[in-house]
Amino acid sequence: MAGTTKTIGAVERAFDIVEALERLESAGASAVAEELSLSKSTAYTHLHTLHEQGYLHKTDGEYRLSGQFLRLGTTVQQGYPVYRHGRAHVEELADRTGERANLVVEERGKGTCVHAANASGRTDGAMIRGERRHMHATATGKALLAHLPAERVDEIVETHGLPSFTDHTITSREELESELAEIRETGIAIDAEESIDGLRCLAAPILVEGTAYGSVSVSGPAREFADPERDAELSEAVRKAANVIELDFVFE
Amino acid sequence: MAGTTKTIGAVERAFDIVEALERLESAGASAVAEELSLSKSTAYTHLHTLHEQGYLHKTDGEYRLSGQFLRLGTTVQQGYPVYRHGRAHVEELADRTGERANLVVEERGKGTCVHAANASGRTDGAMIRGERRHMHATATGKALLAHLPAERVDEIVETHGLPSFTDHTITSREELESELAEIRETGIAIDAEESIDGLRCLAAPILVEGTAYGSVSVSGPAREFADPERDAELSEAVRKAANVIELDFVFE
DNA sequence: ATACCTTTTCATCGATAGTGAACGTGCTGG
DNA sequence: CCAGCACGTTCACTATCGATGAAAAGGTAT
Repeated sequence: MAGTTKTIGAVERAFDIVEALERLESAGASAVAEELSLSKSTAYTHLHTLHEQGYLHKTDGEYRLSGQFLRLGTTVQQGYPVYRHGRAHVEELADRTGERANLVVEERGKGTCVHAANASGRTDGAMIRGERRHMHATATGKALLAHLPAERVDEIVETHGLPSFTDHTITSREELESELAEIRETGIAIDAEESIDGLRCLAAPILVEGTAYGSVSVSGPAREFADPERDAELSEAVRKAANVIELDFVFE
Repeated sequence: MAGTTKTIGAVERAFDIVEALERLESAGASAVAEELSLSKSTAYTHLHTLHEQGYLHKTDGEYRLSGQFLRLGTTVQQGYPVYRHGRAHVEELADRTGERANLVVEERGKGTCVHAANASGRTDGAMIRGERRHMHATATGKALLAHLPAERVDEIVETHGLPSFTDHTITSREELESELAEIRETGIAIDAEESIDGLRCLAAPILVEGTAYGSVSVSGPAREFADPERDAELSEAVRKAANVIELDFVFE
């Protein structure tokens, strides 16, 4: 099980460099070598290779990730069925509520943000496209977990554990189970400052024939959601959006 | 100039596989090996490596590009100054005109789409995020070429040539020069079905202190733009959008 | 002109990426 | 129900090729 098979070092290094460039924004061979403790010539050959392949471009002698990654990302995004069916509805949700709205799928045991729409322009703490977060600590993640097969949930918890991010993060298996049961009843998953202090999030699963294809959410400052009426209003909006997306799936 | 330096084969192969997966949507080791004429075990080891790195995920025994590419793409997008300053204005342009609006930068001698907004939902022929097109055959490309240093234009034409895509594509250097001069005068670049039959596009450069940071455009079916009044109206809207973005740059 | 950066090139050597054959498994069709 | 097929996966082997340090080539500021 523990994937002992050989991996290709050069490829790992190449992606390490890509990630280093993501962090550094732009850098030359020396800076990359420094950042990753590689020999200057190794860094150079890798950068040269990636450049020739079109994945980097050079400005003022420094390398940057090129639009090829944007193209790949766009293709990936459009490959998610939930994106094709949900995109417009998520944007509408954001407009209607005036809050940040997200569309999330499960991938490799984590919640991956497939689309994000913000009416307010605020982005503090909210997920950005492609970002992965632990499922047990997010509303969207819990909405998905609540409708995944039990064995898959086991697997996910085993792989990623239940790390704590704030004082409110769920850290025990029992607590998680009872919360998932509640989510199945109410149809709404709540992240009450469990992943980030001050951030509240409400999510609903997108269920088609019993399978969870993703989840939708709105999120914003916990203070603003404090009012129970506002909370109920937003819950309803989220549930409704999920429902509309489900219908979109059916009338493919 | 001709980059004779050694490149790393394993890395090239890895990206070939990524691109193959982009085309195939999802595939197993055998399918990838077939597609790229690799030995099954080589394809397997590469897929395994990319999977371990988190760049692929497995569903029903088939590999797919993962959200990591979406994350990288998002980072790249947000790294373009023109995106940060122009995003909102491009969306407004699309809303106001009811047409598709694009934001483009020059990268490696081609026009790379940094953001695309469509009010209509139509996407036929329009650029998608990250897509690269020849500059001489697109309105956005020509708007940029018109304000690039002459030597850079030479370089670009030398590297990529002036390939023809429709009956209206510019294919001679002189024709291009005179058109660029006209663009500098009018402030508007026109793609009259030069890259794709039936597609018309109007673009304006985003100039800050004489440097072209990118270009904005609207595009749609050539028929709809036929009316000279509509054309003038759209030209004005595009020019105005470019101007607003330029101002956004200045008041950073 | 000098010193100190950088990027780029080169020859060398040991690790490793690619290979084909073999194993295990799940499916399909006879 | 079994045979056969195709797939993913593993393995041992070896030529290849990626990593390396040193040094050349280019650039900039002192």
